[in-house]
Amino acid sequence: MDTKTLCLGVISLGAASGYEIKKAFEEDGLNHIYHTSYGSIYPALTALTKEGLVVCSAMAQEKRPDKKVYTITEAGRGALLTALSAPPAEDKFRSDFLFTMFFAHLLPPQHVAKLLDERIAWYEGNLAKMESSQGCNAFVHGMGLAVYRSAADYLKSHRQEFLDHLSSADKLVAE
Amino acid sequence: MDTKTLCLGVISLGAASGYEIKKAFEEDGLNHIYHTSYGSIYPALTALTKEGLVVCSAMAQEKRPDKKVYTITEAGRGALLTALSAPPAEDKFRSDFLFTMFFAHLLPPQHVAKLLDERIAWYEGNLAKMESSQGCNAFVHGMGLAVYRSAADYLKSHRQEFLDHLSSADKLVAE
DNA sequence: TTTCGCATGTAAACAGTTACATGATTAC
DNA sequence: GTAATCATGTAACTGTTTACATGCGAAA
Repeated sequence: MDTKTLCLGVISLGAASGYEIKKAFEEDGLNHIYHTSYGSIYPALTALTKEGLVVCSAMAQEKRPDKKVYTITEAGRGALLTALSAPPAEDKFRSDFLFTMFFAHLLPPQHVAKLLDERIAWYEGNLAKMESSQGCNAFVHGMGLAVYRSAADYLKSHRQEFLDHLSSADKLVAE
Repeated sequence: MDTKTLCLGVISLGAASGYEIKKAFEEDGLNHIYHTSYGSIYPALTALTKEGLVVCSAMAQEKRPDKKVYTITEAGRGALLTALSAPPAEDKFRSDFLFTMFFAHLLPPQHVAKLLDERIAWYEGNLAKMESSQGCNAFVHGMGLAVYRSAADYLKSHRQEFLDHLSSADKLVAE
């Protein structure tokens, strides 16, 4: 899915500006699905407008840059449906944290402990946020919650065991 | 983490060729952490060699292209340690599947059902593979298992509810 | 006989992030 | 006064994927 399709999807839920699309990717339950930046959103909106998939109406604002609100067209709805009907590409996941844990035996155990604690705190912070705001798609929102919860639970319940294991391996090397 | 660091990590576990590094990212419990392709691995190995972080020994093979086996140097171990000590970047996740589910209300329910079933089958296939082969890091491997299991369980237990919800919403629109 | 696995590598195309550029308002 | 929010956009840089190029051996 390219940024154009992502923007088209958000706009299909209601007219929005580039700024609001970015916010949707940070807040509206889309944050654990995809990431984007202004550098890809604004050019995508320009391209969508040229292709006639959205129309742009500039809203003049006092003492602010004009807010450009994009509305989906019929052609846009068709293009979105086509994009959504294609077989979805494989999920792409990349985690520096997990990669680092894979090589935890090379690091000082107290550094690993810090990374684990930070990660647990991150999950718990995110879970709290997600639990308070039900996203606009309960199924997807629920899946995000379920996965994050299991990740947090796993880390909490295996943290000590893992650290113990690292220390004992360390000792063996020292001997 | 750039591809150079990823390769350095794999080589630190034992001398390997570019081909074997790719396999490690597909099989050895690294597959749910990072993805790479030959197009990024081979140039990374060339760069690592130039920087003196690995050394390359060509193994002549009969009726095959020479196999180039890379071994990590002391400088390489130092560089890996430095890279692993840096604060890990945020996880990056992108899922066409979840994005499509977010807009499932636009699709025919039987198409959504097919996508859900395919996804459940994908998780179960992966889980079976992962359960049979314990990766070389039990902690990371266990985390992958836990997360995949919770995703599969969520999909299985909410599949029908979600489809029912889509159909009933459809009916309301039709009326 | 066709596909899969082994085995390396380059170049072009594509995509995405970051930094830059600008600037007022509001809440702390 | 300082940070955050609102608001848009470009350009350079970085990184990744895909296609191309080559080719044998073994298994299905």
